[in-house]
Amino acid sequence: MGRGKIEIKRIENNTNRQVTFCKRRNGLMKKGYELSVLCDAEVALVVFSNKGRVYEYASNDMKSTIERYMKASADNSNSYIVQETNAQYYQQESKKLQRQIDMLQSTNRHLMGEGLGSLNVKELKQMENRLERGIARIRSKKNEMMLAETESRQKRNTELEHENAILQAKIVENERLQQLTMMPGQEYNAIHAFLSRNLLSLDMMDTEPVVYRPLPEKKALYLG
Amino acid sequence: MGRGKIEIKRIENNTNRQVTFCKRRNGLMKKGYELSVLCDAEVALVVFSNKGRVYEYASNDMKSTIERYMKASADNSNSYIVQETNAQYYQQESKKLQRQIDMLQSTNRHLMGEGLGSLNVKELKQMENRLERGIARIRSKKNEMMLAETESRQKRNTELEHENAILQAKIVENERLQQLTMMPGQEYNAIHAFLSRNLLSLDMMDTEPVVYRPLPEKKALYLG
DNA sequence: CAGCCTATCTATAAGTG
DNA sequence: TCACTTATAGATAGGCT
Repeated sequence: MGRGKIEIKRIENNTNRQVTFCKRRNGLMKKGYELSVLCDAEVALVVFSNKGRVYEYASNDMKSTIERYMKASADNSNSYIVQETNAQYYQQESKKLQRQIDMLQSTNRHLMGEGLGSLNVKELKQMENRLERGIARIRSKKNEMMLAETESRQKRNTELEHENAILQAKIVENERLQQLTMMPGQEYNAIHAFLSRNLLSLDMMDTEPVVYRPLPEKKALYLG
Repeated sequence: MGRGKIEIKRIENNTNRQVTFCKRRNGLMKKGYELSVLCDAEVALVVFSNKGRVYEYASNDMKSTIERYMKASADNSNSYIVQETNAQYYQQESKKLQRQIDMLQSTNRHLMGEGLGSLNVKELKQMENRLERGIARIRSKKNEMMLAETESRQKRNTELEHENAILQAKIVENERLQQLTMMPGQEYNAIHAFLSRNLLSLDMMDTEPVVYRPLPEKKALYLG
């Protein structure tokens, strides 16, 4: 249909392609319109130019035709239906969860002794019993934990005392050895002074419970 | 384009319409295809026959073209986008609510003295305090309600006792009147028997606290 | 580039088997 | 209902302004 026959393949000449696009697009739309009128059909037609512009024709309403198409071509996996279903599902789910939250909050408030207006005596007794059981369990757990902590502390104390005794014994032994070994001048004096400082530190520690401090204790004894 | 020119309006002849629909539909699709190839365009085309059958052509993929169209014609109010957004919104909402539920359930279980493993002594003490406050409030509410109930029962008792006394007095009065009035044969005997039954009932009621039963008390007294 | 022209090509209405 | 034919209306390629 034109001065010459053309092959159906991409028109390389940019201008020609543009012109042909415009002409044929209009032709297509006209044909769509004629089909819809002549044959009482619902026609929808979408064209994107290669530059991304949209052109459309719809005999009825594009959105509703697309929805009808989506529902008709129910090849499940259909993202439209899926999303519609999803939305509904999550909406219901949200409502359900919200109700659950309301109930839990109500229970919580009741357990905290608030919002009791709606309860009768029997329910109040029930709550009281539950709370008593709860408080008993909590107290038991608390006591258990406190006892465990005390015991562990006790054990640590014993360990530290033992360690302390050993260290003190070592120091006394060292001192004894140093005094027995005769050393000349400066070197002797230095070591003597060092040991004196250590003794002084140990004396201080007898009046001050340094051993209860966190680790490392060796540092606390000025030996490392 | 045919043997004769036709007006663009619905073809009334059923067969003709059917044939024309078939021919023109194919023509439309061919034109769509040619446009997409010649001009490097993305074409999608949906036709519903008046009997509801779907025919479609898409140069690329119908679903993706429709999505592209939906997103391009972002005249908001667009149900597709809205539903997509909705689904996402409610999904997030559900997650949030679920987290809230988990927290509340955890708190609840703690309040009931369960699942205490994760709590330290300080938190346990806190829980204990909260529960003590809760239990105090519940007990106070319970006592208040029980007191109110007792009082209302007391009041009702007084009323019933009063009513009882009045009714008894009435009976005594009736009996006195009946004995004073001389009545012949059968009739007298019938009434006498009736009154005796009443007296018996009343005697029984003196040992049994019928007055504390629920209403109606008149029936209980065999008077109505 | 947007219209317009027109020779030519296509689509198709109507008819036939 | 389909397949094929054919005359003709309609679409449009290429050229011109």
